[in-house]
Amino acid sequence: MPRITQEQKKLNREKIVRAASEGFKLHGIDGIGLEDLMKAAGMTHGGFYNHFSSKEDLALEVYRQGFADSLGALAAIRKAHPRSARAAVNDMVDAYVTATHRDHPESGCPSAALAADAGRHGPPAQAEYRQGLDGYLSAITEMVLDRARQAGTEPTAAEAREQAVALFTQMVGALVISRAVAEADPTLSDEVLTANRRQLKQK
Amino acid sequence: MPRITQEQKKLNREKIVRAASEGFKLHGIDGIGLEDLMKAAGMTHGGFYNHFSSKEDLALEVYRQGFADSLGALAAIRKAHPRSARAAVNDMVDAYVTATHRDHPESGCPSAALAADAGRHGPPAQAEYRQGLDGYLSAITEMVLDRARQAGTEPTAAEAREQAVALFTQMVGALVISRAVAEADPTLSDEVLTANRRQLKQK
DNA sequence: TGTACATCAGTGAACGCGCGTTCACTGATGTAC
DNA sequence: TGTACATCAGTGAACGCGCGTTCACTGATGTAC
Repeated sequence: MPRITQEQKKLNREKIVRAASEGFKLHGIDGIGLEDLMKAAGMTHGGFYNHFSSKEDLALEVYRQGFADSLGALAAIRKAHPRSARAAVNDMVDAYVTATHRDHPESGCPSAALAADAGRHGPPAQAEYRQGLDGYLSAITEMVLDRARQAGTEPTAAEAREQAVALFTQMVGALVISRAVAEADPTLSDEVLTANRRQLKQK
Repeated sequence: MPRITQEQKKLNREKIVRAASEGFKLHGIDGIGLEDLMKAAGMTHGGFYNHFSSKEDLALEVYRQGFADSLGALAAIRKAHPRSARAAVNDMVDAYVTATHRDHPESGCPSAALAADAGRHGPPAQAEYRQGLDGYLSAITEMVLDRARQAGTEPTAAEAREQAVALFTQMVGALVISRAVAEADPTLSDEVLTANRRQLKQK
């Protein structure tokens, strides 16, 4: 049956990246094999190396593209609240620190799902992760800055950035810990989400 | 040469658990093999099954014992500040959210190093993790309660618990994210620690 | 535009390595008398 | 207390499976003329 159109090849590559993004976030990079990923992408595993030079190479691509969706969602939230950055921040928290997000790592934030893997997979993966993280932190810093200004105070850039970093850190931590006990103790898992949501919004 | 004393066997088992605790926290449960662990414990890998029925079984034991050290350290900090729970909380933050802790997962908090693994390793691992987490949260809740009382306010138990959960969550998140970029961007990694340390202590 | 040929994406089998697990063996320990 | 025997912790080789990677093959696509 093959060979295939160049355009079709590009689509196939995207399918592989999407399947890998979901699979890696669900099971960890070391937790799912190429055969399963390729099956999820609708192909047999032999063709993998027509698209990537190694599994590691695929992981880098996943980190590279991973934050795009999240950044888009953030932009949408900001656009939905053009007058109130406070409302936007609260919306972000409510969307992020949530049982739905906890229960669906495959479609969720790469930070929450792949941060631990990044730390262990060496500088190349970390460098890609860092890139996405930086964009995310910049966007949140702007929101925090706007929020302060709209509340009548004028913080320094450093102050806003510090708050943004802490805010994001706490959101990620909430998701990681709530996932760590989600099946064994749903009550505790929900408590972690609720506590963080409430604390994050009362600032 | 074997057989060995019953007491020696117990010591050997402890050596395996210690090596596994360090190895798992450094490389993840799936990131290090039994052969390397047994070598680190000073034995050959064949004898492993005299102590544990499977690698999974060993992982559960690591989760079971993992929080003991951390809880001990917490207790020591509290004892060092019998009059000021605020000072104790700040000491805890300063000890936890630190480059040293970031750079040495093997001797650090199991939450920061193994939370992601717990989420993926199913209910048994989660149940053990939950146990340790609960103890940790209880201890921090008491500290937060004391701090509020010594400041002249009397929060409800629920309020103190909520603050404690958020506090711990943020500390774990700070470590996870700072580790995720530690090698690729030390400056950003340090910034994450500093921002969270400062934000956590100004409450 | 049509034809001939080279290219190459996907297939599915195979390779090789690592890892969790098993096993026969050894000889010191523990125990029964 | 001493002796004879059973137990069993550690050794190191072997097994079997999974997984990342390679490879020969196919036939439709892309291209040269």
